[in-house]
Amino acid sequence: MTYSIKTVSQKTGLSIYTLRFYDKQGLLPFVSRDASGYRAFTDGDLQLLHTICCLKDTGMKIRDIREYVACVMKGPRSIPQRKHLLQAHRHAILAQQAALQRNLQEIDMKLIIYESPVAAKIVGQELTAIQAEKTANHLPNPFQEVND
Amino acid sequence: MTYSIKTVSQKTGLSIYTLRFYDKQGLLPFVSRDASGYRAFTDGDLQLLHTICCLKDTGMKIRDIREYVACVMKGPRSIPQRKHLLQAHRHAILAQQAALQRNLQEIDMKLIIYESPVAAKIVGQELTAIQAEKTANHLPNPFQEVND
DNA sequence: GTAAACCCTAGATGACGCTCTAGGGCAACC
DNA sequence: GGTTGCCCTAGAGCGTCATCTAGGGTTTAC
Repeated sequence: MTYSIKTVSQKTGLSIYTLRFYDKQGLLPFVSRDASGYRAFTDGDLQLLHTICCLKDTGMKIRDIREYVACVMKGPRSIPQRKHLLQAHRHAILAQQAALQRNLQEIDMKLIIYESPVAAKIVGQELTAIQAEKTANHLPNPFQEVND
Repeated sequence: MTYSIKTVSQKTGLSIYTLRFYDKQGLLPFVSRDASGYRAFTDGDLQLLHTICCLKDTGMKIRDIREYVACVMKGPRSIPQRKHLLQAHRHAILAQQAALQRNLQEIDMKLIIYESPVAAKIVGQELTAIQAEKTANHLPNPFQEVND
């Protein structure tokens, strides 16, 4: 059983364009062609493609995914290198998660203010303060006049 | 006290180019100019810039950050809209986190295999299986010959 | 045998977020 | 007043990823 590029597109959510682009970028060297030169994806190919999507969706660059895929093509003797690549990427993901968490907390703080009954008062005071800073430094006030 | 673009660059880690680019994109309408036309950042401006970085670093598009900043410029009466924008973005971040976590788990599974003492055996079997799929479908074998 | 619905490649185009260049002004110091 | 080191704008260029176009082959069904 093999799958056409259209079927794979539907199964993965990647567009046909993207699949062909990945192939052109050297991400799919394991996909064979049939007698007409059409790509024929096997189930094993789909699993590998899934791994590629995992890496891509966690921010790995195509260049680095290509390197990982090249390792896979080389067979078991590339395991140390694969391990090294994935461990480095794992650390990158952990850093991403930590940064996301920090930024989320700051955004949540903003939301808490906006949801507070005195939000308008707090925001108004901040606005006044930043405008005061400008005038204290003889700078033009870039804020529109607000009367509320 | 105000800060030059160079100082702000050093304080934030954003390049001078990026700061000017953000200004050009309408992200810094609150930054005043001094008598010479130079940008003069106040402490309040830096706080706002920090919020902008939070949004950018969590994947918000410049277009959407511009919209949020425009709200800030409008004062307290834009609070409902700001709340709406941030809540939508909050959900986007939560989705990102969930996806990241799922993908990390898959990568960790790969790493567990690679760190196992029978890694070579497992990987070799996977390779054999995917090659068998190809030949079963009369497809060329895209894998290099490996003898180890 | 022809129409419809696939598939292919090469290369252009686009979106996005910067980054850099060219040309020029301002401020301070020797 | 010249040099140094900032600052400015407009617009070109770039890296990355993805999408689309043009031109053409294949397969299936009528």
